[in-house]
This record gives sequence, structure tokens and C-alpha cells, in this order.
Amino acid sequence: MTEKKEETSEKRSLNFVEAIVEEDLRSGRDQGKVHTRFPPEPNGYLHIGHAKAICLDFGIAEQHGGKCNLRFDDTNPVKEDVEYVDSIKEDIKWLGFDWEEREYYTSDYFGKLYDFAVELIKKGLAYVDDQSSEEMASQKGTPTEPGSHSPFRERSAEENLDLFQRMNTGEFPEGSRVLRAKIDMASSNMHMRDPVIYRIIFHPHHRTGDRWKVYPMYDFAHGQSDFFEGITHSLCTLEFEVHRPLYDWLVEHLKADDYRPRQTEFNRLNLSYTVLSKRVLLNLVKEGHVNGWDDPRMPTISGLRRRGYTPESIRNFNDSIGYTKVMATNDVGLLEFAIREELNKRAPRVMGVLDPLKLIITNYPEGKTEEMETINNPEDESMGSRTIPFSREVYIERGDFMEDPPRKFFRLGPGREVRLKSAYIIKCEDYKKDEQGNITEVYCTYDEATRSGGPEAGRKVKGTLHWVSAKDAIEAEVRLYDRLFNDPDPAGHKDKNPADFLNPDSLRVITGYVEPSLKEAKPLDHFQFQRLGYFNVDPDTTPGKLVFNRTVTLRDNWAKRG
RNA sequence: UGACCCGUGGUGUAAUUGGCAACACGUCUGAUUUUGGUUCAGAAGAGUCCAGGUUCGAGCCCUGGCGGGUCAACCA
Repeated sequence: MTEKKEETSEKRSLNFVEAIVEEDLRSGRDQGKVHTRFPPEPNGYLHIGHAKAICLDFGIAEQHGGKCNLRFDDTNPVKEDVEYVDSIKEDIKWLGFDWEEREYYTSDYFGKLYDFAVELIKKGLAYVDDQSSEEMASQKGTPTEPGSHSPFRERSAEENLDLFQRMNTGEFPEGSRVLRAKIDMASSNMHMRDPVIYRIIFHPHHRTGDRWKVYPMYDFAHGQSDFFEGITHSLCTLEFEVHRPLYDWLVEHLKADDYRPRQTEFNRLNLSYTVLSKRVLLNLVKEGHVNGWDDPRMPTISGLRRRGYTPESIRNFNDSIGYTKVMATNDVGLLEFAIREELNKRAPRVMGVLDPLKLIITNYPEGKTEEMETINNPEDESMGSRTIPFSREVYIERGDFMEDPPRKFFRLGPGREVRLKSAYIIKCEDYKKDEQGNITEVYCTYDEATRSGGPEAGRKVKGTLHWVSAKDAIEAEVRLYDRLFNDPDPAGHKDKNPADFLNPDSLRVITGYVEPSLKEAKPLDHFQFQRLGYFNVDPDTTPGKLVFNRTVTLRDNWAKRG
């Protein structure tokens, strides 16, 4: 009975890509094989949008006993660099995916691709065009009007062959000639109007150096590379939909058996208050709006990692948003939910005070220190407990005391009682202000019987405060992040630079006091500073200097009820 | 005024071969809590872009509209 219930509850609906793959499996397509690939161009760092593609490409293969290749789509030497190759590999591994030994480069296929181009020329399906890009553009027509033929369209195969070979020896300057596929200048699909498939570039390639002077275009290289690798399902984003006829046309002319890779498009990730464009992200880095690709405010994988996001949370986020063909914008709150959900389970609770106010317990003996036991994580008993020092003078959060508290304020105020977490119930007897009227010190008395675990520990008070012992606390640099942009769609404004919408308060650096146990914290360890949010230790941390990043705040109903 | 793709609560996704629209986030109640967190209980919120048609029955099929996206780089 219960078994049946579990079965049905575990049954989750397939996204449309999974449905296609499973249908292919049922129908025996590709001998029951599933082989995908993740094909980044090494021209920038991976971001959360790439993570969505990675989860699909590798995930689909994993689910169906297939494989997923990593392929660097390096057909444009001008924009690419090994720096990016390394970071991409690191990020994919960190996300928890493994391409095993299948690390490929489109540049590995330059020879085969060249041979295929020659074959097309021989078949009369490609020709060398001597016109400028402007001239070719003017002949291209518009989406509603057909284009016209290039004067070079009917060159003989021999002449084309000769010219193409000489293009690759460096005999002709960049931009002087291209190789085009001869398809249909009147096609309603602009991509079929004799697309350029090879161009001359002298810039050395990061892997092949100056061996080639002629480089294939994306459209020419991609489907063929899929074909060479035996890819069954070539998954890409929606904007490539109109490229598919060209993809199919080229693959068709490679003809081998009845095997054809098939391109399927899914929706790219859009996130509110976030920009996911390598070009814009590169500008943010170059113009110094952020401190590099791994700045914790960046939506890059490396930025999210440094911010305290975990691979698990990113994968869960991807599962929750799904894959469709709908142009969608996901609420960035969903990503925040994913990390809160995970860190709630895993992050130890520790005490920290970011905006300290000194609280003196007047009836507590001077010079005395007690070790108070406190549980590391109420969500997980197995994480055990630790002790934290308590003494006469502690710091509390400045916001936890109000001289004239409103009705629903549960924390400290004149004459009020409140519990110091894991310690005693205290009562506010007095407080001191400076000339400007700022509270400088709060004086309380404590009730020894209310010690945590003590005889009157069960007494109810309105609120619980977090604290650190003033003489024992250690200082830490704390970096508080807010959204980088203050517009829900920073890239969606015509004629405006996304940088115009930068949030000036996206980073606030303060010095806080944290409990002494944190001296042992290691980079990327995460903690919940109770009531202040989830934090992780930044790699900038060195033996003498503790640095925390706030990954995300806690859900805060108090602020909303205000 | 072309081709292709898309149109389900505020947001993102579901809905076996057509069978009285489900889930998550968010929002709002209430309970518990030595975190205003967590957890638990509950509520509101769409009748599926519009109009026809087929059918006993349409979010799913057909026709026609409307709306949005992509495409005219020697970028990917």
C-alpha cells in the first residue's frame, strides 16, 4: 500500500527534452544511445545560464546511461584564450559533472572541416566570394525580400578550389575573400541565403597557432563536430532555432549511414535583477564595477561559488525552473530559496554581531567567564554542540535594543526582559547615551536560575538575542552584498547601458565581532550568523584576517510585517 | 508587413491516448520555537491570449485572429 504511494509520488513529469530522448530510445533511434555535448566558446567565464545548459547536457546523458562530451567551440581565435579553457573546466567539475576523457576542441577538426569544405566546392555547393562584407550584405535582401546572386556565384569548381587553398596560405588579406555555401538566395530563412562558412583570420589561434589562415564559422563547424563525435542530441538555446535548417543541410551533405545528430532548442535562462551576457559581464570587469569575474556579486559560477552557493543548490535551482520553449524570466528569489534551503540543513549556527552595542550585566561578577554550551545546528543533532564564552560585557546587535520600542517589537527595551541565546534571561535596567543621542551602553541584570539548562530555563520571554563576549570576540571583515542592479531587467532597456542600473550599495564592507570558535574557519566554509543570514569564509581570509561574505539573508518576516 | 518558435495563477513549471487545471517560489493567516529562522497547519490567487469549429466532453485537435520572441555578424 505505502509502496505504491511512494512510487507515484516519486514519478516526476519529464521536461520536453527528456520526453524526446525517451521517445527516441523507445523507437530505437541511434541504437538506443544517448550522447550529448556541452560546447562553450572559451571567450569568457561560465555563468549561471551556462549551468542550466550543463545540467541538461550532462543530466540527460546521466539519466539515460549515455555520455556527454566537453567541447570547446574555438573557431574564432580573435576572441578566445586558454585562461577561459581552464576556468570552464574547473567550473564544470565543481558543479559535479564529469566528461571523463572526452575533452574535445572544434580546432581538432579543422583538418576534417577543411576537407569537407573542399568536398562541397567540388560538388558545386560552395564558392569563393571576393566581395566586401558590405556588398554581400546589400545582396542579402531582407526577411521579406529575396536576395540577389553574387557575381562570383558561378565560378568553376577548379577556380574555387584554387582560391580557397590560396586563402589558407595567407596570400589574400583578411576580409578580402570568404567561402560561402551555395544554397538559396531567395530562401525565407536568412541563414540559407548563401551563408559564409569560412573566413580569413591571421590572428594566431590559442591551440593551432598560425597553422591556419582560414577558419570555419559556427554554423559550418557545429553540426559537423556533433557528427564527428557521434552526438545524438545536440541541445542548444532557442535563438538557434532558425539555424537548424542550415545545420541539417550541412549534416546531410556529410552523408554516412542513416546517422544524423539532431538539434533541439530549449529556453535560455533569464534571471530578474541579473545580466547574463558575457559581453556585459566582461564590461563590468573591465570597467571596474566589480572586482573580477569571481566577484561574489557576479552571476558567474566562480562568483556564486565565492559568494557561498553550493553546486547542489545550483542544481536544485535548475531542476526547479525546468526546460521549455517559452521565453521566461525567473525570479532571482528562486535561486536564493535554493541556497537557503540547503544551508538551513548544512550550515552550523554561530554567533556574530555586525553592528555592536555594548551590554553590561551589572550583577555578573567582573572577571568571570563561563563556557556556555550551544547546539551547532537544530536542524541536525548529529552536528553536535560547542561552548562559547560568556562574561560580564557582551556585544549585542544595535538593532536589538530600542529606547522606545513599538508594540510588536520582541527584543530589548527599557525595563524589558529577554534571553541571551544559550545563556541567561536578562532585564534592561538602564542605558547611556552620548551628546548626539546615540545609545552607547545598555545596563542589565541577569537571573542566574535562568541559565540555559538551569532550573528556570523554561521561563518564557518575548525574545532571544544573539551576543558575543566583548573580551573574547574576534574581529572579522564582513562583506554584505545586495543585488548588483536595481532594475528588474537591466539589459532590457533599449539605448541604455546595463551599467546605468548598477546598485551603488551592492557591496558594504563592515567590521563585525564573531565568536572565538570561528578562528578555525576555512575558506568557503559556511555558517549561519543567527538572524543575520548565511555567510561563508572568503578566500581573501589569511591567518590574521578573517573575511566573511554574506551569501544570502534569512527570510525576515519582521521587516515585512512592519 | 516573410520564415520559424512561443502564449496556463504575481513568477516559473505540470496536466497519461481529449475527461471537471496540479506543483514550487512568492503572498496572507494561525500554531510551535532559547534564531521574528526552521517546522507544522491553513487561505487567497488562473478557468488555460481571443473568436469560432470538431466532440457527450478541449489547456490539449482544427481554422482565423491578437500578442511576444528569434533571424538580414567574415560572433557563438
